Amino acid sequence: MPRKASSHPTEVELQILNVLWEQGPSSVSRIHEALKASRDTGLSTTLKMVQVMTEKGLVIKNDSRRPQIFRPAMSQEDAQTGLVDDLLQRAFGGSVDKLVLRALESKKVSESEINQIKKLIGQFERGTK
Amino acid sequence: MPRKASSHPTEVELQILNVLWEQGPSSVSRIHEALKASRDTGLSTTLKMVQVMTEKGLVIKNDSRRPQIFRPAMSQEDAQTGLVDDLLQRAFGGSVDKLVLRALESKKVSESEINQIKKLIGQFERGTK
DNA sequence: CATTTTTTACGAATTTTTTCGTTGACTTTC
DNA sequence: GAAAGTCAACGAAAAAATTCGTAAAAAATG
Repeated sequence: MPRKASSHPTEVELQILNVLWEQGPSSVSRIHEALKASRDTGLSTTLKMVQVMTEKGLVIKNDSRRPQIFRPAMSQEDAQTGLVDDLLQRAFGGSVDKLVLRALESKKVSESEINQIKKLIGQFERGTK
Repeated sequence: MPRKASSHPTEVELQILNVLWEQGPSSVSRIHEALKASRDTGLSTTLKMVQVMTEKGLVIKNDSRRPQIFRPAMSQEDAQTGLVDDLLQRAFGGSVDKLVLRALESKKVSESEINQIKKLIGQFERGTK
């Protein structure tokens, strides 16, 4: 029996997308170079992942030149929003404040981050009022 | 080649944990009842999932009475913190404020939630200063 | 242009996740 | 206690995720 099609990138897929968001459209070997820091897999594994992601529509292939160049099909912002939204529904019953609470707990949050968050809150108060 | 052991509950596992957190320790059939709203799978599937989760140590079985009763092995708080921390690393490079930004964007946030978050921020400012 | 290197395609193998059917054990009910 | 129903264990199966080897195709090098 089939699982429901997962609408989100998997772990490895997200790693590859992160590389593409950071360093821009890249060939497989350049992706592999960037990935070698965090994973110990061969080039053909990276290639296969990129091919799978192309089939899924997560990345887009430019075949006009010879080292084929791949770029993300979605922006980092959209992907992040989707992932947060998903987690919000799956684990927090949609409660944003619970999620923010756990986020603040989970890590040492710097003072500048606190200030940034306060600024965001201020913007949202004005925006939604 | 093996995937790295995922330290987090899968989608279905999280659904089952949510049931147990909400309605307390339950038999398989009671879990299945609660699950039927959101999924269309048979009782034996639910049973199998719970058995797998028992093997993984995600739930704990009480075998002393006959409808066996299962309870979560970890608190909802710890699971939520782990999931947020994981997402933070995987998709946000550890940047809490980016995550909060996306969380605020992703949903209509109620005024009471905004106030709750402001209170949290205040507590964190005093706590970490 | 022959050789070497890089790039790409293809298919297969492995693990995990998810699903279910069958069978036997245990409870409840009459 | 026997029939009927519920519960549990088991193994099998399919789909998805991840990995790699091999070998063909293309590009670069001398």
